[in-house]
Amino acid sequence: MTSARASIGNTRNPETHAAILDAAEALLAEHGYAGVSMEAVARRAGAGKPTLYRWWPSKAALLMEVYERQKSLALAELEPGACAQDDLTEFVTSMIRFWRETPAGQAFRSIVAEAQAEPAALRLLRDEMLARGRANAAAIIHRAAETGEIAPHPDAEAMMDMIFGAAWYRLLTHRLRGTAEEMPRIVAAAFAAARPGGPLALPG
Amino acid sequence: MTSARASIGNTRNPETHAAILDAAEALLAEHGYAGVSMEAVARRAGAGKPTLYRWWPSKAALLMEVYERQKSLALAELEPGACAQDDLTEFVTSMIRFWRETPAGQAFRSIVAEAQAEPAALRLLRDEMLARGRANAAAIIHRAAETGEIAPHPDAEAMMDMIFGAAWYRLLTHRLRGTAEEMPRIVAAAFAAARPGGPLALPG
DNA sequence: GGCTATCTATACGGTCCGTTCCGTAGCGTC
DNA sequence: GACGCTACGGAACGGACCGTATAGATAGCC
Repeated sequence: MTSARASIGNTRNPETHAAILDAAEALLAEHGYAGVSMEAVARRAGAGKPTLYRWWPSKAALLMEVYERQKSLALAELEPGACAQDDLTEFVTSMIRFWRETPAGQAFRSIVAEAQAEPAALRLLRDEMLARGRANAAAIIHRAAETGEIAPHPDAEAMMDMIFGAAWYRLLTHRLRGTAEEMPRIVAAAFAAARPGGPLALPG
Repeated sequence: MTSARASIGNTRNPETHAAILDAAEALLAEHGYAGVSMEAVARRAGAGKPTLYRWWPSKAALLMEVYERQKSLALAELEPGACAQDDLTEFVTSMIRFWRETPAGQAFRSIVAEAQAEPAALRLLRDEMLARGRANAAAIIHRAAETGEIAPHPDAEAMMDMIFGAAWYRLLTHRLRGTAEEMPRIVAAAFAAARPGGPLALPG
């Protein structure tokens, strides 16, 4: 774990980089959010605190990189299929399985918690992490509107708030079990409400 | 603020009680979650830390009492009306206005954050605070099912996850503006989906 | 060969944690 | 009126963590 790792010269040491992310991930998995301190990560990684602060300005930034690394390992890009509703269902259920089956769920919970204390973490969360997912989901919804699967002007914001909201709500209250099975009905509810004449079909 | 407050004998001093809650509330409003420490609350309240720990075993418990006190001041009990959907809409929008217009929103954000670090806080949040609101909402939904407003066996869990989830999601990402106006559509979407033949109408 | 950037290690002053002990004070009881 | 009980505030404790500063060793880059 520690194994005498030092500077390799003028360039960033990828082993140090990986060791720090590994340590953060392990602490997260073993002791949860409360177990992750910059101090503890440094200790476990056999790294110096200044090295952590050099590369990650805050705990939130570190947690976010842990999350993104997991994501790049575990989550494949989704191909658009015939039915937008199925695409969004797949998008959301695979996110939930990802939360359940990897340390990412714990990381995400921690980032949300951190965002309630640190305005910078909130901006990072909302404007960096979430923006991409929301853009993907919005694209799927707008595709559905174009093909006539739902009304031409759906309330995409409300649809996403319902769907992602339900997922967050269950993650943050530690009720993720069964959520992947529940989400298809919730996505279906959002789509049903967005059909012409439904409460999420906007005029104009 | 501090004014020489001491023991009043064998009994709990209500002034001390109030001063501590006031201090916590003020710190929450002024500096957010990060500004609330047991130490700072005690300092500001002119109280001793042992007094805090005597009455509140954790920061989460203290925050929760701040929340409940605000709630008892600001929120009236709702009378059941003719239409269950309107009742639930009113229930949820008044909760959101309460979050926006009082320090309670900040308190609630803090409790959720705390629950990601402390398992005890999570239990308190889920099994004490949320259980009541969910029971109220479930009662409204089941009333709707009995009157035929929706199908006889609605997926009440999914409906509540959608509705409360959307509210949480927007609170925790600091997007509460406009949420009270959005919620009627979301509640309507849940109810629409729970009508016979809809995706949230369960068989049996 | 000199410059530069990285890395570990250590130490610093600071805040907060949760607890302990102390002296003071008033309620309720005998 | 004396006494026990409990509440209160103050001070201090050891410990953890914060974020930063300094120093010295290493090795790539020009």
